[in-house]
Amino acid sequence: MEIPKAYDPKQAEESHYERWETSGFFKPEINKDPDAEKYSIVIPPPNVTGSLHMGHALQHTIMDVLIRWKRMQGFRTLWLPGTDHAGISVQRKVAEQLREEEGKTPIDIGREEFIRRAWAWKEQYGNTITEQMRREGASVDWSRHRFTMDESLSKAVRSVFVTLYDEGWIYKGLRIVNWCPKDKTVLSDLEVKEETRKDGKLYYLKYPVPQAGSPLYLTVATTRPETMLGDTAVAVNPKDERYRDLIGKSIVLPLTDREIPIVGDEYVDPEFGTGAVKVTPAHDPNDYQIGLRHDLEQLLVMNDDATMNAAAGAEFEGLDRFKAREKVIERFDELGLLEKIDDYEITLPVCERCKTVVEPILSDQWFVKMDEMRDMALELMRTEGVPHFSPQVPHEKVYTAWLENLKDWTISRQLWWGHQIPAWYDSEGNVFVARTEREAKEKAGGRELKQDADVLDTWFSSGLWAFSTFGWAGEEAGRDTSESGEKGEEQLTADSHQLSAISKNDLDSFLPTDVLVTGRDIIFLWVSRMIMLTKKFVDKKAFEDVIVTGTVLGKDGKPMSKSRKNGVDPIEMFDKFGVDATRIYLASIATGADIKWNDLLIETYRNFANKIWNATRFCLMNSDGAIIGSPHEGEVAKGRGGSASAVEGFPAEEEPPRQEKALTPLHSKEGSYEPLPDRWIVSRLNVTALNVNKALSRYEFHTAVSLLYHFFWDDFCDWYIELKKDEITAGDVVSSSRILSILEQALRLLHPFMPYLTEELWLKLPGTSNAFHNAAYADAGATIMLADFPAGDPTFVDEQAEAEMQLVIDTIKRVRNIRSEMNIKPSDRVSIHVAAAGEMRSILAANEAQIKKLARADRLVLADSLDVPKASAKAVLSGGAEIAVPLEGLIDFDKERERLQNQIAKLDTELQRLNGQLSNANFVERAPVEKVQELRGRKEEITGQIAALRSNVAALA
RNA sequence: GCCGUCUUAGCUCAGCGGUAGAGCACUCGCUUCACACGCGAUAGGUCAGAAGUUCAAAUCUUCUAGACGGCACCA
Repeated sequence: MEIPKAYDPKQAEESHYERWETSGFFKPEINKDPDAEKYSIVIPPPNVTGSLHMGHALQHTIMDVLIRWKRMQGFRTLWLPGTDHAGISVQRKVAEQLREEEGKTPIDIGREEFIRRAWAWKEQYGNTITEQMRREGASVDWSRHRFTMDESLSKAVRSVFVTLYDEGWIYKGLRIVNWCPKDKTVLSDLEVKEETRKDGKLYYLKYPVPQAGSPLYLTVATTRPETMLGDTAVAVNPKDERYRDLIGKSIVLPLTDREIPIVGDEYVDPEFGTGAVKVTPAHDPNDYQIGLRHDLEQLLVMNDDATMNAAAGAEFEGLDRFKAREKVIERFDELGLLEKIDDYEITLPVCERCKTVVEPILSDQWFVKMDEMRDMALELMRTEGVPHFSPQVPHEKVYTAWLENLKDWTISRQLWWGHQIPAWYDSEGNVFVARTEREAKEKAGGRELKQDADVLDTWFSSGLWAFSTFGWAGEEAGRDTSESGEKGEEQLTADSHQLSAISKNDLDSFLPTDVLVTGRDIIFLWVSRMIMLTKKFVDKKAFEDVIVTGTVLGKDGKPMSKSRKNGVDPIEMFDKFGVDATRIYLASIATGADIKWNDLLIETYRNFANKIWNATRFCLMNSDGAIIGSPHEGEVAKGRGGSASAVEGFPAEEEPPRQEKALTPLHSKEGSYEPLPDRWIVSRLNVTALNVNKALSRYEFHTAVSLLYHFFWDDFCDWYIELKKDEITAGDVVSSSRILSILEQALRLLHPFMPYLTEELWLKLPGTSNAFHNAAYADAGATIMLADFPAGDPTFVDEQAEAEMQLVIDTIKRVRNIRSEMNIKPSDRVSIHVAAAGEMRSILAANEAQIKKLARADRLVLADSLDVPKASAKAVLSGGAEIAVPLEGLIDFDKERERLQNQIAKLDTELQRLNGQLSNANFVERAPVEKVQELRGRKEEITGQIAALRSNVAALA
């Protein structure tokens, strides 16, 4: 078989995905076992405007590893993909396109046309990330792909809205909200970020007090002078003696013709600023509260684009807020009413997406009351510990702390792209909330109605994602909804997915999902809301576990972002190192902690992929006549028990060679007659499989990767292949069968992490077919992704073999060390003398050929005592046996002395520590007996080794 | 202000009560018939600092310093 010398990831990546997908391997229906347990994950929907970033790549890798692992174990697995409609982002992109291409605004073309274009935009550009997910190898069930604006999911949104409204959990009201003047929409608290500006100013404005007997002016401090045009009071603390007498009097508000009251309010901190606060109830949340307490007028002085309106006065009307600020200050200065301007470090609220300074403003919006749902979520955590966060600390604490302080959620958005709010108004402003316009009209007694112009926050529909994706559409499911909105019907159906009978049962089959994998940044925004809404509407947990991934940071240690230009494109990494290398690298850093990006580390795994490729290449070059799963020459392995006979469809007489779930038994436990390397590698493989399964079940992906890396590279390549090389190249079919069996199972263990490479190689192995599959996939085609995931069998963990092998390895390493330190040319053969008796001697004797090969020796002399010339380099094996390599003419006595002294020094350090501990009476009395015994044994051994090395040094003199 | 995380080899990170680990980089030696994306052999750390608990602390507790994250406040 011709196999290229180096692994070319591209070739493998292009060969398998389509076949996997079209063969239905990603669908839960591929599993034919009626009793199979389910395992499900729903993807956090990336937004349709997005493209793959490193955070996605990390999370998708984790999800795919889990899904592929469980699928191979025989679970009925579903990983459900989808995207969300990203209200503001899409709205902005479409508006931009409109402006650039036609010089028009959304208003120019109207709502209906705008929405039509938004759908067109989504069709054209919204698939970027789903295409990239195919490249990633993500084994998602594309037939169940969902979009938050699909018909069924839209029904769910309307249904939930109506129910919450009917039950009094949704209300509409005038509140101070976060307003983005650029996007011209309200934002929830979570969509507002803080930005610190060092160049802020605090302005001190003097307000004249006309009443007799008072000071002439009351000075207030403000960071937003322009809002003074909307002041309707000045507040002071009633306990503040400076101002107490002013309460009840009034000030004349400069630049306006208004006289406004001075009120006393405990909110005011006498220590801050001047101790007097201007009160602008329509433009500040705290002032709003003061306003309510004192029944103040709420005077709105800005338009929705943050320019001043008519109420601000003719002089200011039409000015942008920052221009108005300058002008207000200018005019105060002219009037002699500007006391001073201090430098002031200020934190400004900015729009998360466009960074525009958010304006707090009084506005009529829809809200969800969160208190009851919050209590449900807290109850779930308290009584059932759900969700279980991984890592638990600190996320569980942050999550509950956030819930405890939860405020009501603003859900209306002044956009066109999204789910239009299912509320209708009659000419008198009465509101009718219903699932459809027809229903609303019925409620309104047939009056003419107009639907609320706003849409719902994208996160409102995302909050239903856990169950709306499985076909839940509310009580209205199945009813005709063709008149439900203003969208054209063809648009809805064009993008809708017909829910099959199977997927309607999905809700029962797959909810709660087993795990949610997501980033820290959306625990509140999404995870918590999904938990609450799922509990409320389907009375189920949304998911059992939440894996919170760390953030992948740029090389500068800062989060990747376009503005910092420190981003790393996963696609570039795929091109440069291969998808598999990138995936297993990402899994290796999936500890939950943040991680700084480093290209060099992916190279490690690109090299690893190449190592796997070449190890397989070597095995295949020498595989004539080899049979995987056949431990003994000439004997076709019969499955021992279970799985062979459990598979239907194979005539008994043609039963193919196959393996059982436990790893291939290469020897019987009773008589360890098999060669040591074989017993040893079987033990290593089983230990690795056991630990990999354990690590994955604990979501310790980095541990699993490390175990596999070292098993494959160190145990399998560096030792097993090297030890068996001679037999294999000589055409020994038993040996090549064995090595292929080990390799085949190693590939299966690696498959969840490196799907393309392992599939590519596995299919090249002789005899691999669906015979290796879990019974649940008996009829599926040949693919490693449906082969059994090795569970590992503790009965094949062979401590005896591991200890024996350690002696062989130790011997080889000692000789190699001597060769290297003494500058012996690789081509020169040496003799090895070992003073060993009993079992140790027989172990070395049994592995003579291997020791000689790997230590590049032509003789191995085993005797009761060393009988070698003085010109020999010596060492001590663990266990105390002495070893010597005669080096006539080659030895440098000074160097040899130094080498021995170095070894003595190392051992001596340890000996002293041991002595310290063992001479401590407290330790001997109070530490566990086994521990004390262990140290005593260790001390004995080291003492022996030191003595031997010392006598070697003495012999050199 | 409140809550939390991090500080381990030159770099990026594991380990989280019982002899300090990995990859990369560094040093030395190798065209050894799978792989130079390789093979072999070394070197490199008072685990940020201080105090405490314990027979035993990188690991638990407290404090200090530095880096960072979240929340709240911000006239």
